[in-house]
Amino acid sequence: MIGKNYISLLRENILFKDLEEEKLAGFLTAFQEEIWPKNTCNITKTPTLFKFYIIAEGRVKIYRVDPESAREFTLFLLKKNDIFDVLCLLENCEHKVFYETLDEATLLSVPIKIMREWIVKYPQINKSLLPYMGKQIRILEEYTSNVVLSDISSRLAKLILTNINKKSKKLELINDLSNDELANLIGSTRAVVNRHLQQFKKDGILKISRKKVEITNLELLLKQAEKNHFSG
Amino acid sequence: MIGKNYISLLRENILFKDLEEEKLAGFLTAFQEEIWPKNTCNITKTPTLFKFYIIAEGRVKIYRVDPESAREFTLFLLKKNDIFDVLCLLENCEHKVFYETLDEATLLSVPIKIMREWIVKYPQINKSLLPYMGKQIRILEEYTSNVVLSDISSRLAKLILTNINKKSKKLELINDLSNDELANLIGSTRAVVNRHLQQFKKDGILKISRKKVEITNLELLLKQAEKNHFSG
DNA sequence: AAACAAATACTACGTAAGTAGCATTGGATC
DNA sequence: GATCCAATGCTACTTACGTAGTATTTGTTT
Repeated sequence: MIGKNYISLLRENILFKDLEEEKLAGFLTAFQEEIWPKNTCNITKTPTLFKFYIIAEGRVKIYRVDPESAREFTLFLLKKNDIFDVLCLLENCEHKVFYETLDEATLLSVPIKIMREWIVKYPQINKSLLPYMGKQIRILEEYTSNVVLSDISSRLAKLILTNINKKSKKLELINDLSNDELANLIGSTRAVVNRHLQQFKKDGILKISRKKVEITNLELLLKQAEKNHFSG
Repeated sequence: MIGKNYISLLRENILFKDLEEEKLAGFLTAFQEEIWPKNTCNITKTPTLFKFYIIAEGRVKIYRVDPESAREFTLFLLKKNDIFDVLCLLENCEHKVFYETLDEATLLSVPIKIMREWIVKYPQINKSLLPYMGKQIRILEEYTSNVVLSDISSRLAKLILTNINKKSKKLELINDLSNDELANLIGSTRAVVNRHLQQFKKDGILKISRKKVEITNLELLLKQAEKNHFSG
């Protein structure tokens, strides 16, 4: 059982938002609060085969690693109210990915068995899963599309653009990541990302300081996102 | 209304398989049979915004095109009993992809509005959509993973390997595709794919004739799939 | 303030993959 | 069987990317 202050979290969660207030309180009794320190990896933690997680705070990356080259790339960058792992939830087989916290993260966990019972019992949850998965498919299609059709500088520009908060006009979610993590997000390597960041800086597109990116010329950034050596 | 011979098709369809026989017959009255000639593209056809399709025969590729470079790449290669477009079904917004038949194809179409009503009315359909989408997510994750972490020869080898029928040991689904279409499937170009196919031939891995690939040494092909210049 | 580690910056180099252009082949069509 | 077109095969060239190695910066710890 965990604190009632998490009800407002569930109320905004894509899976639970359509359920009545009393039900939500009931659900909370099954959840457990877990604090994962920064850089906690799922290899050393209870695997997602047995627990289903909701992120209450912090960021978690879902990533793959090529065992030979040790190169890593990030499939999803999860934030508050994101959930994992849906694939393990649906099928009892392993999902060949790793999880790692980028910050100290607060997670709500529930035994995956119970979560499965809920899906059967509450059609709303089942129904809500569809648009969630649809969104993931769209993200992955876009990701693949970019990796195949766009060069690194274009992908880097797009990555930055999609993480600009429309209201504040500031870079969010990825603004404090190292060059290494940025590279993982676009399927490249640290050195190459840095090379392009330096070029962006020279071009007056952005300012960089340690683990910090600030856009100074949005228009040029947009152009950079479209520019592509594959095209004429 | 279409022929009753399609009942057996629905009985094997991932979305309809759990429904009673009488219901299936009822469903069929809403379907329309459409014959799409080879290379029919959805741009010239009724868009997927209004109809939902089941493939009865033939292959359909879902692909994207980079408008500038005109480079194309295939996201999914659909075959008998595959369905499209699930994303349009879930959300009323456009799915930024194209469809094109690789053979003359027979499709069953139903107005997307009716399909949506069925989803609400029959929870089995709703429930069946989840594993279907889960599978798509897995495919896309693997796709992205390969494009980022593996070189072309490795991707080409993997593409061939995943399309070998386990029983007949023969190449299926993609065995009669042009180098161009093979390139689209791994995110590359005709000339490069051909270059690697020639090398595979030299290495005694396979025999090639026009629009035909035959594996002669499976073991070497497996090695080729693992070999990767990104790794040490 | 000194020491340290981590992140970033920069240079140099090798190479797979993309592109262009053309030759050759094979299967259809007339 | 002559013609035609699309698919394949091949050569030559360019380049963005990845890697390696090292220098420099920056922020934190002692």
